[in-house]
Amino acid sequence: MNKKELAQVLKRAADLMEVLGEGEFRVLAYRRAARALEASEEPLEALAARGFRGIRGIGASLAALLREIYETGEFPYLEDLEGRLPPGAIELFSVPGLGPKKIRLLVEEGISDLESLAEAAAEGRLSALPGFGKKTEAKLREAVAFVLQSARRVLLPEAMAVAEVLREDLEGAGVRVALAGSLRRGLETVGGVDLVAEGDADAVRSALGEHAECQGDGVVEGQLGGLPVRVFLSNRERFGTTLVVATGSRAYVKALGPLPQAEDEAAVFAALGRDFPPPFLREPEHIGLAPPERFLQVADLRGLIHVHTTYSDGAETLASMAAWARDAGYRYMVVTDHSQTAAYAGGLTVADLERQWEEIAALNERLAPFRILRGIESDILRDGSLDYPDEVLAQFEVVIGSLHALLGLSQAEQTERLLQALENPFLSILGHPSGRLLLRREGARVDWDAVLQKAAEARVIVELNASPQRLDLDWRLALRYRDRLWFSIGPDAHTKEMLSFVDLGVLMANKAMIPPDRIVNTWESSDLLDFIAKRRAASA
DNA sequence: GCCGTTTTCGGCCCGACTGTTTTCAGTCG
Repeated sequence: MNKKELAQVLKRAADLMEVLGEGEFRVLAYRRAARALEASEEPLEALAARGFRGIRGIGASLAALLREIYETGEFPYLEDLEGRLPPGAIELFSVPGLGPKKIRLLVEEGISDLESLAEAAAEGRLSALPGFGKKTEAKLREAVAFVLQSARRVLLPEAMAVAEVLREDLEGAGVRVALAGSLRRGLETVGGVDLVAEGDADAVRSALGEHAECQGDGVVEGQLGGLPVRVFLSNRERFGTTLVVATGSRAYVKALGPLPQAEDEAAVFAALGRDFPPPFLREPEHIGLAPPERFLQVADLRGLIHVHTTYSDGAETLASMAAWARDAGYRYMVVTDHSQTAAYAGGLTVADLERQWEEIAALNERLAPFRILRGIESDILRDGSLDYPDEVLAQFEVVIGSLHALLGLSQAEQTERLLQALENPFLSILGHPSGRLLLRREGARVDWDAVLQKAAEARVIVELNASPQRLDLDWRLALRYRDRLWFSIGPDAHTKEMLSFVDLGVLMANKAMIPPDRIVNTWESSDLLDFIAKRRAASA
């Protein structure tokens, strides 16, 4: 457990307490304690070592609670709160536009899960409730439809975790097994886990028995971790063929024509007279495209771009993130905390920036030749401007500009906002361009061709945000602009664990078939700085 | 539940935005 997760647990408890109508200032205290935890610059181990005492916002009882959660990993009170809500009510938190207050009212009205919310919205019953009007009802109707439609899917890493458990079980039972389906292709969200197994149905069934009830012919179906699981049965002689079919995508396999029977995939493609296509290049969008000469590897990345620290809402200190990056073999790291408008995330004032720049200078002496570059993740404001005056912007070595608020603007307004931002000579990278949160919220409505064409002309780098819930820019758009744009892979890391998100970013870059030299992380920091300086000079 | 005194109770919070309101409550990042 890290600080962020521990804080999350407190926030969760606060939300539930509010729905249940527990003392409002106690709720406030939980939230404040969570914020205090996140804002603390000390590592979690140090805080735990002194029993979470002496932190402003965390008193005796919350300190005791935190000790218990930290030591046992359990929080019985939270379970108790969850138990006191009707089943399904917690899911209401996944609907954007619904917070504790509205959820409380809904639950009191007997609207206590997603299905009944969708029903009530469809029947026009919501707008009759106090605090709900026509617009709220219409927004919720759309939002709940999106959530319900997403409910049967999970993010790629979650599905991968489920699949690995299965794979181990099956291999432990002596069954030869391979991952298949959209999971193997590396789609950003996955509706189920598909595997191919060599063996008879009984062997697979008994190996799966612990997790799932299985039935079917030629395919064993079950459930694991809330996900549908399908195991396609094969034998040694046609294992490769089964794997190609089970991996898909359906359109891609269909375009291959009749498949020969073969023991492994390489032999299938060889018999078809084709080069072996990596699974991530088997989407409908890839049909008819020649694969690039070379794929990007994680080891090609020299720079880690887009990390947060305790200066804003990260859970780790600058020194700790930098040490990790250096030890992991990176040559430089671009630290990009939030800008001043993002007050909720502890956005940096100019005074904070000066403090951070001093620390960067000191760390750079100590860590050389490793380098920390002075960066910022600046909010793009409503009018498309960046969040500091030019004389401050000029002092950053790298400026990421991101949309965080006002994602609901009309397509015309949103497009204009982004085009305006791209005019700014200080904008180096357009961060998570759409602002989407997978399975939770659609991104901004934007004329992407207008924006990406302009980014290419203006030499603004476009981020492939590698956070599993963003994966934004979408690889399908990146694929279309792969030879026109420059890209950066950004883990958007708020903890050390999240630095490994770059693996997903590399996967998405490869799905988009981006030539490795168009990924600026593969450059030396001096080349990146030259690129940025040229853009600033050209616009001056 | 926490904090800080006007010191053992009384007030407590980040700011922008939206939609429902007719002066503000709720949500979000």
